Parts: sequence; C-alpha cells; structure tokens
Amino acid sequence: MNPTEATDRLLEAAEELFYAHGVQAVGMDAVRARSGVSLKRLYQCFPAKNDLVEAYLLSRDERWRRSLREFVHARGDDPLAVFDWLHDWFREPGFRGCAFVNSFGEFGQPAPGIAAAIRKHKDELRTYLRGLVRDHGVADQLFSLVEGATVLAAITGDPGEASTARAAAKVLLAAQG
Amino acid sequence: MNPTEATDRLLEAAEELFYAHGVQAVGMDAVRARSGVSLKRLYQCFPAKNDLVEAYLLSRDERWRRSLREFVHARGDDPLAVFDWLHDWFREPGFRGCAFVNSFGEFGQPAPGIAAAIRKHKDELRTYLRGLVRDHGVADQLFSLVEGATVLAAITGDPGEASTARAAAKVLLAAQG
DNA sequence: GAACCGGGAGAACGTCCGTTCTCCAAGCCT
DNA sequence: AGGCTTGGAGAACGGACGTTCTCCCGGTTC
Repeated sequence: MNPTEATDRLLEAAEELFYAHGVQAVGMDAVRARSGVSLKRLYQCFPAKNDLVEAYLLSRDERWRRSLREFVHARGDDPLAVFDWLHDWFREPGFRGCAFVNSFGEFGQPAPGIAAAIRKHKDELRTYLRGLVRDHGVADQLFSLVEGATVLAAITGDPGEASTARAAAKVLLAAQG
Repeated sequence: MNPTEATDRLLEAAEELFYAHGVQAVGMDAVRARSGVSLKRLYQCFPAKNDLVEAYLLSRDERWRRSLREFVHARGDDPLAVFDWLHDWFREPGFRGCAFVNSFGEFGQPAPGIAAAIRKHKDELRTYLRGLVRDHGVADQLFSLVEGATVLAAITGDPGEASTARAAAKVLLAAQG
C-alpha cells in the first residue's frame, strides 16, 4: 500500500470515528482497525495523534464547506438556501453537531494546530456568508443563527431548528433594505 | 468536616476546574486538591465521577439561569437585556463558552444523567425565553441567536458577538408586531 | 541462492486516572 | 486508661491508551 493511499484511508477513518464518538474517545488502535493501515505506517503518516486530529479538522472543513457552497450555488446563491442545507444536514443519520464546536469543547486548551484549525473553519464560514450577503452586519447575524441552530439541533435532536433559524434569517434579510 | 460542607466544596471545585479545563482533562485528584476534601469522602459524596459531573452541570445550570434571570428582571424583563447580560458574560476573564455545549462535545454518547442535565438546561432556557417573549416562534429565534453568539464568542474570543446578536434580536422583536 | 530491506502484526512500555485499600492518628465511650 | 470508631493521607490496583519495539515474512538485488 502506498503512503498517499494510506493517508487517504486514515483520514477517512478518522473523520468517521472522531466525528461519531469524539476525538478523545477514539484510540489510535481504532483508527488503525477501521482504516486497515498498520500502526507503523500510521505513525509514519502522522507522527502523533494531534497531527491526525489537525488533519481531520482541516479535511472536514474543506468537505463541509464545499458541500454547502455547491448546494447554495445551485440555488442561485440565495442566503436562505444555507438554512435549507442545514435542515438536510441535521436530518442525516449520524448528525452530531458541528465537529469544530465539539472539538473546541473537548480540549480545554487545544494544541496550537488544533485551535488554529477550529478558528480557520469559523473564519472561512464567516467570509463565505459575507460573500453571500453584502451587508457584513447582516451576514454576521446569519452566522450566529447558523451556529445556534446547529448547536440546538445537536442537543435537542430536532432538525426543525433549521426552520426556526431560516424564518429569522428571512426577516433579517428583508429588514436589510 | 461535615458531609454537606464537603459536598459544597466539591461542587465549587468541580465547577471551577471542569469549566476551565474540560471534564475529561480534570482528574478526581485535582478536585480533591482544589476542594481540600479527602478522596475517601469525595467518593462517599459522589460514588463515581459521572455523579460529580452530573451534579456539576445541575448546579451550574441553577446558578447561570438565576444570574441571567435577575439581571434581566432588573431591566424590566426586556428581552434585549438578555444580550447585554451575554456581553458581560463574554467579557469575564475565564469565559470558555457554554458549559453544556462543551460537555456535549466532550462525550460522544454521554451517560444518561449527563445527557439529561444538558437537555434540561437548554429546555429551561427555552422556556424562560418563551416567558419573556410571548410569541414562541420569536422566542426560539432569540434562543438560536443566544447559542450562536455564545459559541462564536468562545471560539473567536470576541465579546462583540453579543452586540451582533442583540441587533438581530431587536429587528426580530420589532417585526413580531 | 543468499543477504537485505520494507512493511505488517502485535507485544511491550510508560503514563495517566478512576477507584479501592492500607495504615495511622485523633477523638469518644466506659 | 484502653479499646473502638472515624476520617485523612496517600499508596496500590487495574485498565486504557499513545507510542515504540520486536519479530517475522515476502520480495528484491547481486
């Protein structure tokens, strides 16, 4: 097995396991078992667990934002489509909230690379929303609604939080003028 | 030292340590050291760490909601005062986001008591907001803003997220009619 | 064919931590 | 005073886990 394929399989396994059970609850041996990559190669690709966690977050960020971007773009970049996408996401079987918020909660003082990955995700999302909604103030308000709906959907298990946030966003966008 | 005083000191130590560093990062021995209560008595008061965690969450819920309620009540139960309170909270030195959201992130599948304490906190908060804002739809929208602002303030470190959410809340309340 | 190299499987090591156990000092009752 | 209980301090136990080490096999090169 070649190193780049090993890295891919490791990242895929890490995403599934870390997101589903939390980073701390998943041992390196579980990642090895799921990925089919030997421990030795695992540590060649990622010298320490922190490195794998950081790569997991960066990879998930890319995939998550691409999915959102493509969905919203297919709807003419309507900001409200963001909340329709959220609604679909919340209904997915394994939905457990925002991976970045969860990781932030897991680590009291995250390693620098991990903290940076978390902040990067939120910064990029904010920037994206500001691209959809020219008024930065309103974009930031929508951002707050997105985060709130995600947290609440995760804790209550109710995907309807997306509809609540969507209704609020509609009012805020209309008030923007 | 009497058992009820021991319980108080344990809860106080647990709140400080668990909130500041995360539950998993704090060992029982650290709680013992901080509280000055012996390990033996600690395990008499709380037979397992989960019990202490659950008590910590319930205790923090009471204190947190009382503080919010009193602040808002002193301002004539103006819903917007909720966001002023948030702004003060976000500026506090040890602010690290919502203890319940953080705990939710820490445990993939929380023990039943812990999951219940987390849900209880959010349920009570929702109920409280619905008391302040008669229109349940708008109350829930404000709830989403509260959660979003808290998450973002924690991750970005910017207390100004409260002002953003406040501005949004003002528009939503005005639109309510 | 024989020495060598890479890689896999899994044992081993060290540490951390939740929980329990041991031991001892100090108070209390008769 | 002398046995008895209580509680504290901290050692000890057991398991989990991150990381490294050992051993062995299969393929490659002279």
